[in-house]
Amino acid sequence: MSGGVEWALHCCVVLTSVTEPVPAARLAQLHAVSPSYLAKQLQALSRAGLVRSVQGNAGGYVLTRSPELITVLDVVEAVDGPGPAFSCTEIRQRGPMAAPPQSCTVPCAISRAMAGAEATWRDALRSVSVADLARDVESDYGSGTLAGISAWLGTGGR
Amino acid sequence: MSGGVEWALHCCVVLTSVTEPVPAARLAQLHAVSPSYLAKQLQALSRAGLVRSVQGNAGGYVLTRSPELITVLDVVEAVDGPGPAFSCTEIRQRGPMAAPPQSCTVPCAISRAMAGAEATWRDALRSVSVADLARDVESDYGSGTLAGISAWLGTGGR
DNA sequence: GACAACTCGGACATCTGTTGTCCGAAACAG
DNA sequence: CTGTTTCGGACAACAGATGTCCGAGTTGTC
Ligand code: SF4
Ligand code: SF4
Repeated sequence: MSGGVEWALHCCVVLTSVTEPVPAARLAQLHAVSPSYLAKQLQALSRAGLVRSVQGNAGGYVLTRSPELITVLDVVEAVDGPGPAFSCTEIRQRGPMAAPPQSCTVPCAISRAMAGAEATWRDALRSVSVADLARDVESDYGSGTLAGISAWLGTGGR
Repeated sequence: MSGGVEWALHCCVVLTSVTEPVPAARLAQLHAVSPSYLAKQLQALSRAGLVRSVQGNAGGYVLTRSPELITVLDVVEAVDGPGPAFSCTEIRQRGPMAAPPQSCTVPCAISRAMAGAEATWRDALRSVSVADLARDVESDYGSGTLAGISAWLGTGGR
């Protein structure tokens, strides 16, 4: 799993509390990570249509829709790739005891089990929205946390 | 995800139908894969205690317990590593707006969501045993499939 | 009991994917 | 119109996974 998912999720949570575009460099120095690499993750989010990029002076990134409508699964798929983690090689069709091709119309038992497990994983991630995460953060660290971060982002807090 | 998990699962399913030890090389030529690499996966299974290795002439691998008691999760953890796929970097404690350490006694919302999703994934894999896979294979390709493979393994089917 | 053959086990290269970095193109503000 | 700021994709460095190899140990046989 790509470790950059954590950064992207943090950025999305932070972006819920701002209305002005925020540059990638500011977000990077907010949690002390490599600015260039975070930019790459944000580009992935932009390609997926989760955030809108505004170029030029006073530009940056903004969410395209309400945080309630952005699920964690969307972010994970955008950064880590939409393909399933377990890819079948179809080794049942190889070797001396290979299964005849006409018997391979449906995925085999192993592939089905893996696909089912990943489906539950996706459902669990889909049931959590970025707004839920923001709410939990507020309840964990106090109600002023998000507003404080927003203010720090707005002002030239260097 | 390590692609070798597929090979290991196939080997476990095949091993359900034999009572004599089977060498790694035979399993490798059964589904036409690299013998040395499959040996590595089997070593991982042996280290995890899922299969027992018998050395010397007429040696090989055998299951240590009933297939009903071996879950898919066991195989996955043995081959792919037991650690969670998503590892938290604790970036909330870095940067100018870092959360104070006394507030970080519990995992944050993001980490909790990911951990919950992985827990469901593990439960789904834990609920499927190798015996279930073998049963499904029999029902998919006919009742004689497993016996045929067992015979091919026993005889010097080259 | 000695021998020989066969097996596993871990140590050694290689290769793709992730991590990290950089500079040019485009756009907004003034 | 110009300067500055920003994004976007193209370019290296590293790591883990993939693939391979030979030695230690065991078993069966003579
Ligand atoms: S048995 Fe399942 S996992 Fe294995 S090759 Fe066939 S479809 Fe793929
Ligand atoms: S917010 Fe969660 S995922 Fe991010 S650093 Fe803190 S514990 Fe880790």
